[in-house]
Amino acid sequence: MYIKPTDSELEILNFLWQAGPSTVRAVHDALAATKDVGYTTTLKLMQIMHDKGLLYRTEQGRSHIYVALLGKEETQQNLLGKLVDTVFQGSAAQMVMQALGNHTTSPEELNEIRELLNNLENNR
Amino acid sequence: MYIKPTDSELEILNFLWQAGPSTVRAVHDALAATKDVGYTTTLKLMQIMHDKGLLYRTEQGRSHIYVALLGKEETQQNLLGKLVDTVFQGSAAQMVMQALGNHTTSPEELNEIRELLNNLENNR
DNA sequence: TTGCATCTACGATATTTTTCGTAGACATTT
DNA sequence: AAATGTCTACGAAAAATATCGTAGATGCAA
Repeated sequence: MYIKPTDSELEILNFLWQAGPSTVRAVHDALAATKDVGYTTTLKLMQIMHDKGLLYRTEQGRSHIYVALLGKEETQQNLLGKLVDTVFQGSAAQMVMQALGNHTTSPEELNEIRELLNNLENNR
Repeated sequence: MYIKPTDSELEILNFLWQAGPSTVRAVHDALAATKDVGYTTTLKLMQIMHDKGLLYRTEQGRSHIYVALLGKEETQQNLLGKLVDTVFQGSAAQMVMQALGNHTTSPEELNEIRELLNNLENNR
C-alpha cells in the first residue's frame, strides 16, 4: 500500500528531489531558511522516514547521506490522484479547469498544455 | 487565515456539498456505507468542525441540521493551490500535464479543456 | 408508564505527527 | 590533553486527529 507522506515529509522530499543525495545538515539548512525549526527535529523526521522506507541512507564518515526512495513524478501522481478522487469526484477535467481558471497560468504554459492535448488525441 | 480541513473533515464536507443541509445521522449513514466508523465518531467530528467554524448548525427538534460554511469551489481552489505550491513548485501547468498524461481522461473531457484554453486566451 | 431507540454532550483514550532536549561518539582547534 | 563543535540515537513531550464509551434527555411504541 502506498503511504502518503505528511506535509513535513514532503518538504524534505522536495529538497532531496531537487538537490539529490544530501546530509541532514544540508536538508536542515534549507528548511531552516524558510521556517523556524530545530536541527534535531529535521534529523528525527529523516530517521523516521528512513524507518518507514521513504528514504535510503548510507554512511559517510560520521554522518549519513540520504536519498529519496519515492520518485517525484510517482509521488506527484499519487497525491494528485488522491486529491482528484476526494475533492473533485474523480474528474481530472474538473480539477484542471479549476486550476487553469485561476489565472495564474501564463500564455506560454497554456500553449504547452494545448500541445499536450493534441499529442494525447493523436495517440488514441 | 485559511484552515485546511483534515481528510475526515473533507469526507463530511463532500457529503454536505452534495446533499445540502443534513443531520449527523444522514452524514454518518453515508460515511458508514464506505468505511467502518462509529456514530459518535462522526458526531464528534461534526461538533469539532462546528467549533472550528467549518459548519453552521441549527436545531431541529431533538437533533441538529448542519451546513457547510466553506464553499466547495473555494475549498477545491485552496487545496489545489496548496498542492501546486508544495508538490509542483507552483507550476499549475506542470500539474495539469501530470494529470492529463495519466490517461484517465476521456476525449470529451479533453475537448472541454481545449475550449477552456481558447476562452482563457481570448480574454486577455 | 415502562421500555426501547435515538439524540447530544462530554470525557477519555488511541494514533499520528511534530518538536526538541540530552547523551554519547568522534573530529577539530587551541 | 582539554575544550569546542557537530554528528547520531533515543526518549519524551506536545500538538493535532480520530475513535468511541457512557450518561442524560427526549420521543415513541407497546
